[in-house]
Amino acid sequence: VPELPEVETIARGLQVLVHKRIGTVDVRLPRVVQTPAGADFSRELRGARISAVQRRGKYAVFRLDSGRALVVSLRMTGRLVLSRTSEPESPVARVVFNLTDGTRLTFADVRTLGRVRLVEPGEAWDDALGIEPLSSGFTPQAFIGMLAGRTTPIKVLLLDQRRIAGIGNIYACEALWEARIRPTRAAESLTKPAMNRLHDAIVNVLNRAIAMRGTSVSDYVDANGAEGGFQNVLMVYGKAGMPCCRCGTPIVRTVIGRRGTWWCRTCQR
DNA sequence: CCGTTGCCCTGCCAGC
DNA sequence: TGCTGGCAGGGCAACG
Repeated sequence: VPELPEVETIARGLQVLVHKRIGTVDVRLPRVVQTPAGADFSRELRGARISAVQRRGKYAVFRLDSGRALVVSLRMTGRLVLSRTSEPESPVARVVFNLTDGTRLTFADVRTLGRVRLVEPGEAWDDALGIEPLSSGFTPQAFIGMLAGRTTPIKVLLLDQRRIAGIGNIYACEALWEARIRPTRAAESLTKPAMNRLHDAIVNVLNRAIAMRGTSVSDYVDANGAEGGFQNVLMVYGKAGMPCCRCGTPIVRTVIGRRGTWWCRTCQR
C-alpha cells in the first residue's frame, strides 16, 4: 500500500525523468483518467517536458514546463514503474507514457482504483490536503493544536488526509505502537506527554521507512520494480497473534473507523 | 465543520 | 475439488 514513504521512494526513483519529454500517451483504461476526459488527456500531454517529480501526501506529482502538473493517486495497488518502450507491457498497464528518448513510464494497477489527472497552472488541486508531516511546520505544537476538541479516535485522526497528508493504515498502526498509545483513545483525551510522543513517533517511523525504501506487504514496488525493506521491521501491522516486541502480549486485530487495526492491549494505553 | 457510512475494485485465502 | 464470503483500504460522495 503506497503511503508517504512509498510514494517518496517512487518519486526519488523517477528523478531520471526530469528534463525528458513526453511523446505518446496510451490510455489503456479510460476510467482511470479523471481529467481531462477522453483523448484530450493524451493530446495535451504530448510534447510536454517534465521539469520536476515531487510528492504531496500520497500523490506523485509531475511538474511540466507549461506550468501544468500530472498528478497520480496510486491508492491500493497502483505502481509507477520505469522501463524501455521496447520491453513488453504490463498486463495491468492503465496509462503508458512513452518518453521521446525511449524511456517508458507505466502506471499499472491491478485493482484499477488509482487515478491520474492533469491540473492547470495554479489550480489548487491539493487545497484539502493537510500538513506534510516531514515539513518544518509539523511541530509538536501544530500537532497538539489539531487534537484539541476532537473526540474522534486518535487513529482515525491520523488517517484524515485533511489534517496530516500521507499517513496510511500501516504507519498509523506503527506510530501508535511506538508511542504506546491505544488507537481507540479520543484524540483530545491524550495527555500532553502522549501527544509529544506521538508527534515524534510519526516523524521517526516515516523517516525510518523512507530510509528502508518503504513497506512491501502486498503490491508495492519502487520505480525500478524493487521491493522495500520496512516489512521486515514492522512491530504490529499484520501481526495478529504474534508476541508484542516490547512486552510479549499477543498483538490483537480490531476494527477502528472501518480499518483493520493491529495493536498491543498491554503496552498501548 | 464534524463524524459516519456506502461504494469502488480484484486477488487471495479460510472455511465448508 | 470447487465454491463462497470476507478482507485488503484510500478517496470521494452523501447524509445528518
